[in-house]
Amino acid sequence: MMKIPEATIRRFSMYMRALAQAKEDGNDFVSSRDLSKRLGFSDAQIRRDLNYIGTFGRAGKGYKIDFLTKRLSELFGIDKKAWDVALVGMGNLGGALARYKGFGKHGFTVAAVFDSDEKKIGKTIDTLRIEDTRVIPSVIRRRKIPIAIIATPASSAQQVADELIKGGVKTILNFAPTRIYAPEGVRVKNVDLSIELENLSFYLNAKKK
Amino acid sequence: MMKIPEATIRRFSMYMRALAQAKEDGNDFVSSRDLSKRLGFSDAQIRRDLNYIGTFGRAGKGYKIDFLTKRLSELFGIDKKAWDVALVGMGNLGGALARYKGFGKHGFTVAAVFDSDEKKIGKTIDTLRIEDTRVIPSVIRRRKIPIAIIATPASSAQQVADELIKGGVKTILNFAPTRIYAPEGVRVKNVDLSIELENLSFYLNAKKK
DNA sequence: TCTTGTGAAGTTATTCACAGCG
DNA sequence: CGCTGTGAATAACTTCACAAGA
Repeated sequence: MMKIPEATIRRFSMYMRALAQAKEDGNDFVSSRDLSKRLGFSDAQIRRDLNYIGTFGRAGKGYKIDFLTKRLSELFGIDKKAWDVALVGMGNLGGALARYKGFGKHGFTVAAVFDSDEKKIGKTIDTLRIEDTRVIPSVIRRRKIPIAIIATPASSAQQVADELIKGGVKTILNFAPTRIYAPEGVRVKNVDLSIELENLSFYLNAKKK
Repeated sequence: MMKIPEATIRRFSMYMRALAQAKEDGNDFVSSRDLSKRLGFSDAQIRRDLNYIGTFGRAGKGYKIDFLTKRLSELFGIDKKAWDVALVGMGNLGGALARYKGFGKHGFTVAAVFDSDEKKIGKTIDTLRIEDTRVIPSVIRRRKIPIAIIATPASSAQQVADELIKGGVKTILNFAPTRIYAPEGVRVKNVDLSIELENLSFYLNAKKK
């Protein structure tokens, strides 16, 4: 199979959402045109994207929703079991993420939560015991958790990341407002909430001129 | 001035972070090479990006941090006053965002918060009174708030967006796990937390094969 | 000598446009 | 006829590589 472009991969998760929606609307098939309306990018692009993972559209009809959904789930590895996720930092944001129901719906289970604050350690959050950040490497290793979310202050994010990586984590979603350095083979995705806002304000400001 | 590519704009906020960092490290000038190390993209790219907003690097020396920072702040419209932001949905995530200190640091003020739950309306969150979602259009209009963050359940996100737009909001940062439709002239940026995770899991899964 | 600014080349992503299938 | 799959064209973005400034 041909290598799938990064840009396409970023869109795949959105396809899953749109497919679920189309299904709910009572359809068995969707055309690229239909998906285009739901997603906001061109039908040509959708056809090209979907072609990277096989050719199973039906001319004149579109794509079979069930089949396509299954194919995408396989690709993300969420067809068989949910991915375990570790969550570090039980402040405002961390707590919100721990309770966030969306993860479960999309193939992820928050399997362990950590904080360094003695007052929080041992408490539970939605039946999950908050563990000491000092045991991160051993817990991650023992339970083979491949994904972690960092929601600590910027000051401890790198240190936490190092511990996670020591335990064997392969991917990190970082909400701390700082860049994290990781060795080759560990993928880090940074989500900085104020950066998103700044981006928007650029366009807002440009318009005023 | 030449049109600035979208990709460049996405990087500008990161430049501001890196500049602040470089300044803290005690520098007055930074080279594209230095920024490159801090940010993880190439020095050539950095020079090209910065050229879109003027040519004020000094050969042999680099860019004057203060000057460049000022130039970027102007561009984002955060040099004079902070942007007012409205926040709708005071659930887990909304609450966390309302308390999030990062916004203030980067030129944004949470100026109004809304929820539709009677039990929450009238309560305060960090000195801010939670208002009824029914008054969204009037509050937005009266206080001329240009930016909104939606942190409601998916089911009410579109309706909330419509009210915000009715009030005159020009940009929306949407955390509800659903796509929002907005008329021409209103910019929506969707941040779907489980989409970010899914993306990561794609690479994780690919590696196993 | 160090580092910018920038043409030119290279790469990646998107759209066009249409033959061909059901 | 509607819609896919895909070459070919176009556009967007990134890197190369080097002349010239301090």
